[in-house]
Amino acid sequence: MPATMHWFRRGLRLHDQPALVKSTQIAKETGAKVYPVYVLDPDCYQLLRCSVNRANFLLEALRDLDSQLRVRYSSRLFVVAGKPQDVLPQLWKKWGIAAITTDADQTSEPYALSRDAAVRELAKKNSIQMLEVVTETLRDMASYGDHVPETYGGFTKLWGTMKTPISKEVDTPTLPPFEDKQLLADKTFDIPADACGIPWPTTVSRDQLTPIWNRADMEAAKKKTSRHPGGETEGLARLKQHVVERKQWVREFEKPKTSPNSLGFSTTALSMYIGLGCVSPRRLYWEVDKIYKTGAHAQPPVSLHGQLMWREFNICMARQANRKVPGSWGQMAGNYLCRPMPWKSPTDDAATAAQYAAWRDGKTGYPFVDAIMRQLRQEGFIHHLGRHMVACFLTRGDLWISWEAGARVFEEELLDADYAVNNFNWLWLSCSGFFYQYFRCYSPIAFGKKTDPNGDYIRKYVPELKSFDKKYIYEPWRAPIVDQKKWGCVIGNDYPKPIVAHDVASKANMSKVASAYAAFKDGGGGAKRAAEAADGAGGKKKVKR
DNA sequence: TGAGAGTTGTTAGT
DNA sequence: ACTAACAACTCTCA
Repeated sequence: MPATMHWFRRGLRLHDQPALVKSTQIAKETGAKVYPVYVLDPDCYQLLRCSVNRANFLLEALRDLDSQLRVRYSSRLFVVAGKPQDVLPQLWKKWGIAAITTDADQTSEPYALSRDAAVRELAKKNSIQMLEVVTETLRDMASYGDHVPETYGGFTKLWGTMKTPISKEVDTPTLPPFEDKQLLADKTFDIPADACGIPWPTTVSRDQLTPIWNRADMEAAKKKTSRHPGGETEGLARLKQHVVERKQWVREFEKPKTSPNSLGFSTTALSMYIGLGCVSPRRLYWEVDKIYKTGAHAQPPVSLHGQLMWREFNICMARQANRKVPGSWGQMAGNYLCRPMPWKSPTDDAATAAQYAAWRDGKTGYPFVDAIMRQLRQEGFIHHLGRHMVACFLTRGDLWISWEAGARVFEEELLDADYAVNNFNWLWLSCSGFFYQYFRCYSPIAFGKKTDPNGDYIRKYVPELKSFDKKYIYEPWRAPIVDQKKWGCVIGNDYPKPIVAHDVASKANMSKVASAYAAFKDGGGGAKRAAEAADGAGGKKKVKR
């Protein structure tokens, strides 16, 4: 009897799963089985660069899915390790699969594109019906058209003209019970007990990766409970608690007014659940929409709907860049949406490598920057404005190190790491693309004080400084040495001195951005515009300067 | 061609 | 709490 397979990828949930509904319908018509499958592919975006925290988040999401399938439907999740191109055809043959359904991956991320093309081809070759359904974005990317405006304003305008409404979510399917006791108990398809059970990536050498499979890290990670446990159950609980039950807060939500150094959650903290698909973006959109209907509410870009629109916009931009030059989105070279800038790379010299390491490990000597980076390392999630602070500091603000290097660290550490969104924000913060007001520079001393004058956030994540008077908490090197001794932390000994003088570096870096922009106008990138204008517009600007 | 807008800067004044 | 100066970006649209 022909069975169906639902291949879980990003949509790690049972609600709003039209592809799973389809699998269930086909199976019910023929009285066949539905095989829910997850392929642990170490080269995929979710695992290639991946901290222990992020690996654990994924495994928790899988466990939640598996246990829901078992409890609600007497079914299970079949987890296999390897490349989908290799392992799926074997399972199709073994289980007599007639149709495979999955959530469409529209990220435009090069590995996903080639993987899906290969699986599609194999399905065709094996005469297996393959159905990919768009579920991880509010709209099918194709519906935005061939050319999406490259500003948020333009995107908002496009959004307003779109005739097709955002679709409603589908009901959760009732899977037929999986009547094969042997397969239900088969341990070869179990979820690995910990991240060490995930195979090594093959496309990037080990020394380029954070060793998530490091036993010591792994053991340490097992001992602590995560502040952000993975899975649909937790995601939906959080949606209820942070959104559905906070109607006034939802209506009034304006992103810039939230706080990067709140010890609780200043935002919805749902990004990691949306990112892995533990919560459907459509579910979030319509829950917010319901609340908006109850009264006056904020508008995009700052509103909650505006945040979801930013995500759609970012994914559109990633696709657009990769359509011109495949794979260019996550880098400077060849990315038409990225200004070329003469960044330093951590591999340039020992001094830059040391600065980069200090930034990554939260040892810059700027307590606010360090607190954010340490929270990132510990919890895998930091507030959006915290990301602004540290991204600006690494790139155009202080260290003049390539945004690409920063983006790779965020990819490893962030539970919500997303190909389109992460790279977009690094382009933005480094003034490489979309945002160009380089004279607006975050101060590692002043910025945090606005929302946390007492420095409680710093005291939590940089405990060396917990006894410092609030007068010095953002710039502890200014405290008299007697006080430093009294407070149990001598700067330069127990906590680093600043690795860079912000006031000097930020001024110098502004000039560097200005030069890079001027060079862009004159040469390389300016040629694009010059060709379009077919006159000396670039030259004219240069004279003005 | 030039005015106006751009999710989320800082500092020094009132 | 608000405002202007900082020294001045790019993109859109009329």
